[in-house]
Amino acid sequence: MSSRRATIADVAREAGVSVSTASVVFSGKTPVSDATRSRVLVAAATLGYTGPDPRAASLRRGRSGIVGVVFQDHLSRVFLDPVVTHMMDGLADAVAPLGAGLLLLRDDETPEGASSDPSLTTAPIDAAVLIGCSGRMRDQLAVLEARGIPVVVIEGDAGPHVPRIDLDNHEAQRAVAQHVRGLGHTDVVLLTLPADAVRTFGWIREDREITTDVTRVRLGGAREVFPDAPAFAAESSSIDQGLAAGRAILAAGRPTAVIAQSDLLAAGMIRAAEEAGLRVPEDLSVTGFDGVVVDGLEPYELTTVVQPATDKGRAAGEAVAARLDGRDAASFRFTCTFRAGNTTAPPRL
Amino acid sequence: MSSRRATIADVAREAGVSVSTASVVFSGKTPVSDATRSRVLVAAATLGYTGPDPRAASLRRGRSGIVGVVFQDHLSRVFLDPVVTHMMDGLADAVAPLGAGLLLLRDDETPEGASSDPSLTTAPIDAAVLIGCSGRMRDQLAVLEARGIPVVVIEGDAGPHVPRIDLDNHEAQRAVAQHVRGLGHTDVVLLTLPADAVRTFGWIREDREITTDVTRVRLGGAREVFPDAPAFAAESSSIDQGLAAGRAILAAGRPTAVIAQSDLLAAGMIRAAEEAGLRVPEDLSVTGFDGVVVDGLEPYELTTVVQPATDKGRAAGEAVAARLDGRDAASFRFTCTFRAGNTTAPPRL
DNA sequence: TTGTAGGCGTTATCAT
DNA sequence: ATGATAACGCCTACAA
Repeated sequence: MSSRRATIADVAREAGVSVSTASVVFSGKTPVSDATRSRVLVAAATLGYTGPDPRAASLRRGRSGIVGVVFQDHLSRVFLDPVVTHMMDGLADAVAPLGAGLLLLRDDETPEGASSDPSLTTAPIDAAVLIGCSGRMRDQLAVLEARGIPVVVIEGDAGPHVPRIDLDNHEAQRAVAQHVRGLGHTDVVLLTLPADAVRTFGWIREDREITTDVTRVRLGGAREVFPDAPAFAAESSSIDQGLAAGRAILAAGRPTAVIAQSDLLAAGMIRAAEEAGLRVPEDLSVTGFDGVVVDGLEPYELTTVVQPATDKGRAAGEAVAARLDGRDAASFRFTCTFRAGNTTAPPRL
Repeated sequence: MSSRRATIADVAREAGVSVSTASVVFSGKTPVSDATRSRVLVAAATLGYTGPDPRAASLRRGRSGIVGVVFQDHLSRVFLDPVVTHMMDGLADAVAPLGAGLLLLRDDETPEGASSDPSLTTAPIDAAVLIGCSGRMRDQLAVLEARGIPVVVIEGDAGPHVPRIDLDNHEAQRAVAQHVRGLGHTDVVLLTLPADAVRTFGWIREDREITTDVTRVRLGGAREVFPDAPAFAAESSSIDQGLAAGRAILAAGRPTAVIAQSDLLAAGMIRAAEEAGLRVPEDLSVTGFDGVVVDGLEPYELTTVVQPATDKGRAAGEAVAARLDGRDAASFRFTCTFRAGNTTAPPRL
């Protein structure tokens, strides 16, 4: 019972071998005779040595085995979105073979520039995945680049040289809109994700700039089909927000279809319609986006486009793996799949 | 443009000061004259030095600034539960002042014993928070203890010496049951969380052992008031599961009240009741557990007990902080608060 | 306030 | 198959 933890040197001494041999027993980098191996293992057991200290190993190797995941928002809000959840799962899968764990980093930079401690600048990460998009992302990229840390961006405004995982948001949303128009709808309202960092709830005026990439791009896709459709922005992607927005939309008029930018919003919209005595899809068609399982939406099955959320995460993980391998990772653009449900139908005459 | 990254020694040389001075400029541990400081900073800038290498720093300090969070389940499933989400938020808050980040660790140990790489045994963590409860948790505890890593357990079966964050599940559930009985109900069904690792969906037979702690304890609380109430186990805590279970329950009989072990299950139960033409609370009273915001449940407001999920996470974080500080952390037991909603009423005569 | 020196625990290289 | 040795980059007594 020494006060100090045993080190590999202690183990080597106890086993009567050299440190390098002991080290090799644990890393398996070089063949070792069975006899010596077991001697070392026994020595380790007696000394209560549980393996190399990861800190020392990572200094020596120049690798920590940790991948940072940087969010632009509070963790609680971020994980409420099933798309994010699935992405994380894919990401975790893809980095697992690397022997890497995921370090959650939220962007807490105080406005003053005095960053709080656990930040991008000091975390022992081998690579980083930036998720979402905000003004600060450029700064974050700069910091990471200066540190020489490989970065992959998921659906965000990366610079050149930075591999990004993207989605065909424009095309997918246009496809949905075309489906709706194909059914005969002309009186359509667009229900969008937050339009900017302020997250203003309400009708989007034409002079208002939409700074959130996803929102702007999906809106563009829908407007290609319905150039004049009014758009209403929610504060976040949730059923309750969809419900609130839905009430406001129905209070202002009676469109025959609502194209929502997320499944959760669409679910809320449906509920608002029911509340107003409208039947879906007979009186109102509603479409979603994402293709996530909306808990509690039964018996409806949303007409939506399915985005490969898990695959997006996995692709990001693979891109990270590639960059850590010295290869350079290509950007990748995923494609959504249209899925017809029972929430759209021709408008009533 | 040297091929090697600049180190603090390079910066010191460039600035014409000693390494220790340069080091101090970055750590701020000791006062430095303004003149020297700026010389060092300038030197760092010219050399593209962005601060001490975290790996080296952590070896030297014996700290990595990382707290591991160990889940018993797939990440995607885990984060679907709002309670977990909030806990994570509290946890993140509480460890932030430590300058620590959160490393996601899922328990991936292959059954064969050949653990996959990114594991508890090799992660450079200063402390760990174990969440939930499973058989493997004991092993995990053993590993971490052997490594000398402080552990805090949230709602799980920890050994002695391990601080745990707990909830008064028994008392809280009993309080709910008493409320229900106070309204006059006698024909009650209990709708529970999964009863064991197999997650069997269906009526819980009396000879079946309930291995999941939370489920067993809450059930015990309810049974103290309704000793003979039948119990039906869901596969997971979700609205859809509540709906499915609710259908099964109503197909088997017409209780006047259902006591659910989570708000999500309760929400599904309500939906099942509506579907069956029952009004809540007139024809059927329903109670929940957790006090989370159930997206899309409007206009209902669940009668439930509110658990301080965020506080639980925060407490765990503070316990971690304490143990890293050398103090020892006390276990803590949180109390739920009863909250009357509009989903319970006296039974109809 | 600034400098000197030693070591944190490992692993990679090279020789044996 | 095994061993000696030199980094990895930093921090912190301690001394000046």
